[in-house]
Amino acid sequence: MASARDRILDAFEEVLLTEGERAATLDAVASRAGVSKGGLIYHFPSKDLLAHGLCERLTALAAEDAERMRASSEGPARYYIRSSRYLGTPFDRAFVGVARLHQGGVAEAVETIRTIERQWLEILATALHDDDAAHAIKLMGDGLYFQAVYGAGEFAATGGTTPQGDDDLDALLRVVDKIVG
Amino acid sequence: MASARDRILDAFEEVLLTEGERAATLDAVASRAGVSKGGLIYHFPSKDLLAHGLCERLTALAAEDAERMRASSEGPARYYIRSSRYLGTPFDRAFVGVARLHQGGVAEAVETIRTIERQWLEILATALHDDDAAHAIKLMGDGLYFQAVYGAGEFAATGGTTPQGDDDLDALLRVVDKIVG
DNA sequence: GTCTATATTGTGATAGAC
DNA sequence: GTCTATCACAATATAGAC
Repeated sequence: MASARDRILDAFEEVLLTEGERAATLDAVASRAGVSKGGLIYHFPSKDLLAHGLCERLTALAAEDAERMRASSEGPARYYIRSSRYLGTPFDRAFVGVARLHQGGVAEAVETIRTIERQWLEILATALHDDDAAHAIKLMGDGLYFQAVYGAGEFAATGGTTPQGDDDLDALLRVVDKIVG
Repeated sequence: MASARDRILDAFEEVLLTEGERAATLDAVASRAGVSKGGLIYHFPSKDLLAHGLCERLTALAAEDAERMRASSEGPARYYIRSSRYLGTPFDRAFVGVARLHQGGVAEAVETIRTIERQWLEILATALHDDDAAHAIKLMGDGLYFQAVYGAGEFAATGGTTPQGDDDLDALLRVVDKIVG
C-alpha cells in the first residue's frame, strides 16, 4: 500500500487538476486523501511544504523522463512531442498540478518547471545539432502542455483545439521530421 | 483620463501579472487602483464580475488582433508567431491576466481563452490551406504564450528558455516558412 | 500517527454616511 | 461615486488528547 504521504500528494494533485488551485485547501486535500486535517498536517506541517512535496515528486519524475527521452529509439524530438500530449500519466498529473500551483504564488513551482524546460531544450539541442529546430520543437511541446494546463481534469470537457488523437499525432510527427530534416 | 472602471481593470491586471492570482484580492486591487474597496465594489459588485470585466476586455482586444492577423501583409502565420511573444502590449497583459485567473476557478476564463485559440487556429488553417501546418504553428504560438504565462511580470526575472530576442525571432520565422513551404 | 478542538487571520461582501 | 465601518465565513495553523 502506498504511504500516507504519497496518498496525500495524490489527493493534492487530484484536487488541483479537477477543481483548480483555489479549491485545493487543506480541508479538501485531507478529505480526498481520507485523513483529517490534523493527519495531513503531521506529514506536511505547512501548505508550503505540501507544495514543496509535489515539486519534489515532479522533479524526480522529470529526471526519469529525461533519461527515457535521451535513450529513445525514435529520437528525442519525436519522443518529446509524443510525450508532451496530456495522457494522464503520473508525470502529466504532477506537471499540471505544479503548473496550477504557480498561480498560488508558490515561487518554487515556477522554478521547478523552468528547470525541467531547460533540460528538455538542452536534450533537443544536443541531439539535433540545430538550435533553431530545437527551439521550434520545444515550443510545440510547450504548446501541448499549455493545452494540458488549460484543459486537463474537470476543465477539459469538450475536447481541445489541438491534435490529441492518433491521426493528429502522426501529422504532428511528420511536421517534426520536416523541421529536423 | 481613463474611466475609473478602466483604471481598476488595469490595476487588476497589474497585480495578477506581478504577484499572481492569489494576491489579487479586492483590497490589493483597490489599493493599486487608488480607490477604496467600497469604491471598487461600486463599479464591480462582486469579484466574479471583476473577472468578467477582464474577460470582456480580452475578448474585445482579441477581436481587433484577429482582424490585424487576417490582414497582415506577411501572412497570418508569421504575424501570429511574431505577436505571440510577450511584449507587454495591452493584449498580452489581458491574456496573461485571464490565464492566471483560470487557476482561481473562474470558468469564464477558460472559455474565453479557448474561444480565442479556436479563432487563431481557424485563421491559420484558412490562410495556409494545410491543417497540419496550421496545427503545428498554432502549437508554437501556444508555446510562446506558455512561456509568457509562466514568465511575465515579477516571475520573469532571469530570462526564459525560449527565443525572445530579434535573432531568435528571425530563426523562428525561418522555421515557420519551412513548415508552410 | 492520527484525531478533535480552537485560535487567528484574511477575504468577499453589506450598510449606510457623505 | 466614493468613502468608512462592520459582518460572516473560510483557510491556515496550533495545542493537546488518544
